[in-house]
Amino acid sequence: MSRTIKLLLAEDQSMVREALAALLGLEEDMEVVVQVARGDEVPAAARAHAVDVALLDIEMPGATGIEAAAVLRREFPDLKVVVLTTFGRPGYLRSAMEAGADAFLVKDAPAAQLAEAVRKVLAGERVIDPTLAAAALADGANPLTDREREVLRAAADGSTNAELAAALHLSQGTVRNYLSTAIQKLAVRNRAEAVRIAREKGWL
Amino acid sequence: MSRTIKLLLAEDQSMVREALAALLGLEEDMEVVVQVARGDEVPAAARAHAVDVALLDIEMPGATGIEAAAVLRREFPDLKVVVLTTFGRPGYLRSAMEAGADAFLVKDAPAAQLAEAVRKVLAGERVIDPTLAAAALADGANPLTDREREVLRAAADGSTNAELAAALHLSQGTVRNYLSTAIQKLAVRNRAEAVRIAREKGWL
DNA sequence: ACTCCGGCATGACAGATGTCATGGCCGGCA
DNA sequence: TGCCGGCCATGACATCTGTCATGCCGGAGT
Repeated sequence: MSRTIKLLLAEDQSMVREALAALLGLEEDMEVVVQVARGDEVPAAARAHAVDVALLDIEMPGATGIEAAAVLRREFPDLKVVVLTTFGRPGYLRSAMEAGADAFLVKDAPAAQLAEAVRKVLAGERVIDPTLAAAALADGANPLTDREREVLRAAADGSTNAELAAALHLSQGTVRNYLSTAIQKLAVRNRAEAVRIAREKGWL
Repeated sequence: MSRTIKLLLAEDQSMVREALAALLGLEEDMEVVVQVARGDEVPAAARAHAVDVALLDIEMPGATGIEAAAVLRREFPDLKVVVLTTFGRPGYLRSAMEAGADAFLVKDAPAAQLAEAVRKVLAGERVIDPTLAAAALADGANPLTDREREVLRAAADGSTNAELAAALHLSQGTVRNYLSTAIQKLAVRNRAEAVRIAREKGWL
């Protein structure tokens, strides 16, 4: 036994993706058998290639790595999923775990942890940054309702209330109410801060 | 002749940095002889190790890769500088060129372009993405004055006029005037949009 | 000497934003 | 059945934000 570990690698930045593949290629017992640059290409890639572990970046076009993880979890219950991200946001960790990820790594962790995490998840372990886990627990769950998140996300680019109302088919007053409640829940004083905090927490 | 090309690699995310080093290590004639994770550690690293080419990420703690490039250019006129970035912002390209960079690469370009760029700059060529160059020319120079940039940057986190005034030792009216002129120069309708556009262009 | 531009400021005004009270509708839950 | 929470809306109010006119100062360029 102990044949080569076959990996799927999903990451939108070519240079980073291929560099990670080169890094993993240095491991004697690992091989990246398929690479994709979009989240929505992950399921098809998993169907086309028998892989043991999927390494998924979060920020990708098409679908996030977390969404892709949820799909893989349903369709391939035995496939291990490692979520990899630039931003150590507590809310991301929480979402990734809820989507069924086996490991959660931030890109500023030492490179050695990547191969290590692959081996651990195959051994049935879960790998998460303890600091981030603590932060996720401390923050609690996302306090925003679907609508509040939707409005806040739409407001993030600097749209005015009138534009938001038109885009979301709501009245201006309703838009303002949602933003007002979001602002209060996040304990800030205006929409710009609300957007910033929600982003930092990974709640947006 | 044609001895090994010695490289300095500056990038704050360990995993990405070491992966890039692995990628470059696959090239027969190249070797990453020193890695740093902060912009302000670049000059010392260049002094301590005789390198032929410096690969600098832009977004780093301590100092940006562009600032580091300017320092290297002054102190080591023969050292070639390749600026590497996640964000293909026209303003970044302009600043990098003004700082004396020899090449400007975005991380979503194919990985092969990295080694290729290293060889080209050593041959005396300049390497820049033509699309990005066109965008930089089309955008023109940063239209914001120092003060406008400063106020806009400070306003980016959602601070109110009163807070900005206090932080920058200005009157509230002056803060509003600067923001107003910035908003007009960027042809947008509020500070949030101004921040977004300035960021996108690399003017912030 | 004159003009332009950037930095700094004030006051006045219109419009955008945030809060609050209030109420209707619906679905889930005790 | 009754209560609660999320969703949607209105109107009134206070405050914040963006614009404009205007003015002063100092440096750079003609």
